[in-house]
Amino acid sequence: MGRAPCCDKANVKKGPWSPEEDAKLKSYIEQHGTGGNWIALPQKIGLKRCGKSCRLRWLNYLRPNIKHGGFSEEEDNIICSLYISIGSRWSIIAAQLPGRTDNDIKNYWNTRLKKKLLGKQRKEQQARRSSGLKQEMKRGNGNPVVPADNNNQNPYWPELPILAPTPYSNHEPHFNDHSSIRKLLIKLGGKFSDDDQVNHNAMNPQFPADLSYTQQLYDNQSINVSSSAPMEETLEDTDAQFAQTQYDIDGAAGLQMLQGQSSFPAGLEQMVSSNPPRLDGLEFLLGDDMVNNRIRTAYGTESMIDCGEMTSLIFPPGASSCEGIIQQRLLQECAFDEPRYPGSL
DNA sequence: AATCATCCCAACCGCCTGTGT
DNA sequence: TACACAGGCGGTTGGGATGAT
Repeated sequence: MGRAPCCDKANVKKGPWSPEEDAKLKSYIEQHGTGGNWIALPQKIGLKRCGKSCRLRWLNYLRPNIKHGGFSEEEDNIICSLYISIGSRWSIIAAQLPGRTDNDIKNYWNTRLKKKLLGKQRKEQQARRSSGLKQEMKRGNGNPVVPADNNNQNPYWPELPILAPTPYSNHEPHFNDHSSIRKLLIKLGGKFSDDDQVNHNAMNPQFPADLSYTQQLYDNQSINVSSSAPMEETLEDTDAQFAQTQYDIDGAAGLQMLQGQSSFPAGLEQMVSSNPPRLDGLEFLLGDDMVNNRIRTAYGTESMIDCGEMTSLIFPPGASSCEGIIQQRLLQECAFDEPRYPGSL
């Protein structure tokens, strides 16, 4: 038995909304509100629409103060940095951009921002490649350098760093006690309540939107990287507890450091404190291995990557900003879709 | 002018989560 | 505790708009 439909599909109109439908919905909600029940709403006002469709229409189009198009550079930066931090959680990203809807941002990312970053990077790569070839020709053999290994999965951008996690070293984790975590949070401008819960509200909201801050932070701190897989599978209870604390801190710090001038709304803070930042969907940024596998120490326990390793994973050589990372990841993601390098045939 | 390709965005779909019973 | 239901979300798609040939 399948799931019950949310409405009678046969008696429901689909497709673009007419101005009359818009007017009906808008005037009703402005006068009466949604009544807390979207499913019942279309019947009340005589619309042959699914409740979900009404909700979407209101949220994405009819709601007051909605902005469409014309994303600013600053908004681009915020989207990029939040995408790095939390992935494709468009509703959360949208909450940071007043007047923007999750749908708008999602579309903007998929259709423009991604390509914009990709285009920039390709130009740079092309410039570097052609200058490299010229130099090679000058040196005398007259033959351009062609990757010898046709199985190379990334023949186009040989300079791209491998972002998959390197085998973990025997470094001691930097944050092996709560005081270390406190130090990090204090450094970040955080405060603690008595029960060691991070008080996100008290954290300094003045971090610059400047993306380089992200790198600064990674350069200075250890970061715990793990997937969203259940902790209990691999950890002792105490370890799991501690790891959860790290999750909370990383999530809060990660988001906090990426925000602009205003504080995150309470809902976001709650999300951060109760959910670790998921890496799902960030494969193209962090590498499949990083997302799909736990990073473990030689002892088989989940561990942290120290600042040097993390920096090299998150900010590989040549990636000077989050934009750089995204560009590089996008390029790797697209490498298989591209026609093969002519010389490698 | 006609055709084809690509871009863009509104809307849909189905899954997940939270809440009430 | 289990279930049903509505809301919310992210991924995907359909089709109009625009540009290229």
